[in-house]
Formats: sequence, structure tokens, C-alpha cells
Amino acid sequence: MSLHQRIRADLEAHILSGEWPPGHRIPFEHELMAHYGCARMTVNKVLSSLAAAGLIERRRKAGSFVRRPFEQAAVLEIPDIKAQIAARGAAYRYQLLDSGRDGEVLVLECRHLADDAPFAYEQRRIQLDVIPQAAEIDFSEEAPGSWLLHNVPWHEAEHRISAKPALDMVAAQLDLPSGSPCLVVERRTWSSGKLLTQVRIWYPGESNELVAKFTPSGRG
Amino acid sequence: MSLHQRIRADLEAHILSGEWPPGHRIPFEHELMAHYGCARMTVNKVLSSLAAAGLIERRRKAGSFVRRPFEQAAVLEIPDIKAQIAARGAAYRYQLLDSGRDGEVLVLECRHLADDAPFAYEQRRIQLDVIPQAAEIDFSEEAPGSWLLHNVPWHEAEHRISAKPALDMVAAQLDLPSGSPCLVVERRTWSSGKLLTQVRIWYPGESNELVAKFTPSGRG
DNA sequence: AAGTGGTCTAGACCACACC
DNA sequence: GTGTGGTCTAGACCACTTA
Repeated sequence: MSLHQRIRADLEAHILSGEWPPGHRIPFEHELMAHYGCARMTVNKVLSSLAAAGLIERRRKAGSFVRRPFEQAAVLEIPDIKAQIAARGAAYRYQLLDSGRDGEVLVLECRHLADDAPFAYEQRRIQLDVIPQAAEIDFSEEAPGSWLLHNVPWHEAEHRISAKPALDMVAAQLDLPSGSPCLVVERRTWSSGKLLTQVRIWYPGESNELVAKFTPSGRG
Repeated sequence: MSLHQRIRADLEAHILSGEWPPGHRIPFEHELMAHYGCARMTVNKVLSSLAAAGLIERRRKAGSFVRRPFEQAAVLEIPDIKAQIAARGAAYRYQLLDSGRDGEVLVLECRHLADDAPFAYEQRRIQLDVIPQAAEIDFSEEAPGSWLLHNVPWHEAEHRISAKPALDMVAAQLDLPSGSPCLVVERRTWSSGKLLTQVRIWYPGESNELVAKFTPSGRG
């Protein structure tokens, strides 16, 4: 592994772990030079790539700062479920149904309700080896999606969308007749190639739509 | 504008204009050094960024080569249905079920089959005031989606994705039990603000998935 | 074996933002 | 002014691939 890759991984770990929260000023280039014992071009390359990836923001004379995580996917608009329900004028309620560990993965099941009616059923996996601070969060209070959205920056995401019948447990949790159509959204999120979290969300088909607006060049 | 930005713009123009087609070998770093009269680090930075952007591919000892352009919208991957079926190794067949006019709108209904099994049911509307040449096309031979994809440039698109039960005609056309979950994709496409076409495609839920992969910055 | 890209250095000057 | 990042240089050594 090359020097600039090791430095980048090191800085990324500080950011992703939350040790350097959004707004935190990263050491100056000359400080990093001294710390890693390398030339300025090398740390400059690292910081430039972090800026290109959207993890940090660089300002002349001021320094480099950790950026806020993105509020939502700009391309495929899947807003925070809480905000989505609030936008309909309904009262939002969240329930943690189950939680456990599967090796280095935190496994959660939860449910989102609008005016006490089931709105979505969520199955979530969080990589604790990459986001160790997630182990300390009380997910019976805050939904994992909301917490992640506001605390962990991501670089890449993949959505997989399908229509499936609600069977057994899912039908029960969503209070639907067994076999009702559901929109199933599976999302995986990475940061610099490392898987951060996976989630599968079941929406009753009648109640929900995904909207994606974009141009061929990739700008929404 | 900095030197490496000017060099990058220059090389990009060669690639995007088609002067350097896919597979073409870009001049070696030492050749670009001589051509632009700069240090190797500078051209290296340019070529590295072009590689990171996916425009070129770099191979030691061999050189740097122009990559193939993306075959489809990288943001929300909805390939040509024909190509999609071919990719599964199934035989593609297309049927025009009905066609008519609604004022300035050409209205079509058609069906796509994989190995003679229904794969998707399509309801299409094409604005003839914007795309008059569509009136001359024999859509019993070529699917409207395929023809549009290859003949009409678009600038903006919006997808609306939902899960709905297949009822009546849709269930019949897709050979499904009434009420089966279907993935419904509604797409509207514009060019410079003018609506070109609308389409609603029904996929049997079990057989299909949409995949969207992207980054917050908008590059897939 | 040879030539390419990958990486790194130890300087340097500049533009810009903030004081 | 002062200090930061932005850029560029003229070298160098290495690793990998391909001929």
C-alpha cells in the first residue's frame, strides 16, 4: 500500500469514526508533513482527493474542514422517512422491533408509522468495524437511517428496487393482507470502497412512490 | 485557468469529439511533457484524474487508452429491454398490441417477451408535435423505446416507481394471477423543456429489479 | 529486458483570504 | 502583511507488464 493511500485511510478513519466531527479543522498540510514525515506534495494529494470525494472542504488561509454528511441522495430522491411522513402532515412514530449482533454487524429491525398506521418496515445492517460508534447509539430512540444520515458521510450508494408480495412477518408488521404488493428498496452504502450499511425497506405498494429525476450527464 | 486544467480540457476535447475513439492510445506521459512543455507530475496529474473519471484506462508498459462510453444512463440503470433480455440469454420477442392517436399524441400498447414468456407490458405516449418523424415509423417492427433511445436525444427524465397489483388487462397480458405484485415504472422524458414521451411499463415483480448506483456528487 | 505508469522528494512561486 | 492551499518543477527510484 502506497504512502498516500495509508495517509488517506488514516485520515478517513478519523472522519468516519466521528473523532473528527463535521466542521472540525484537519491539521494543516505542514503539520501532516511533519507527522507523517513526507513531502508536502504527498499530503496535498491526499487532501485533494478527500476534497474531490466530498469528505472535506478546503479553504485558503483557513484550512481544511470535515464536511457535513449529505442530507439525502440527490439523484434518487429517497428522503428521510421521518421528513417524508411529516411532509404529509401525519404524525411520525418509530419502533425498534429487534436488535442483535452478527459478528461485526449490528442487525436491526424497525418500523415507521404515520398517524399510528404502519408506513414502512425496515431491516438494517450496520458494519461496526467501520462505524464503531454505532454500537453506542440507542436505536430505540432514533431510527438508524436518520442517525446514519446525519452522522456518517458516504461516497457511493446502490439502490435495488423491486416489487414483492408481503408475506408472513412483513404482512403482519405492515398490517396488510398476505400477498399484497410492496415496494422493496434495498440500499447499500459505501465509503471509499468499504461497506457501511445495508438496508431493506418495505413500503405498502399503494402508499408509496419513488421519484428519480436526472439528466444523461448525471446531474439531477 | 491552471496548466493541468487546460491540458485536461484539451485531452477531453480530443476524446469527446471522437477524434480519439475508444481504444485509441493516448500519447505517453513523456510525449505529453514535451508537447505541453511541462513537468511529468503535471501530465501525470491530468491522466490520473481522467482515469479516475473513467474516461481513460491506464496500463503499465502499455500506455493510456480511451475507454468505451457508458451505454446507458449510469444513474438509474434502465437498459433497453431488448438488451436486458438478451443479457439473460433469452430470446427476445416484441408485439405491438394497439396503436392510435390522441390529438398530437401517438398512443401505443405493446408487450415484450423473453423466450415467449411475457416480460413487460408497456403503455407509451409520444408527442408527435415534437417528434413528427415518429409518425412514419412502423412500431410493429421496432419497439418504440428502442427507436426513441437510438434516434431522439433527451436532456431530462423523471422516473416514478411504484408497486401495484396487476389487475384485469395487465394481468392477462403478463399472464399473471390477478393481484400479483408488479413493479411499475413511469418515465417522462423532456428535451429542452418540451415533453417528448411518456411511458408506463409493468414488470412482474418477481422477475425484475431496478438498480441505481451513484455518488452524492452525481457521478455513477 | 525494457519501457511504462506509480510514487515520492525538496524545493519554489503564486493567488487568495483573512487580519 | 501573513499564512494557507494551489500549482509546478526537475529530478529519482520502483513495480509491474508486456514484448
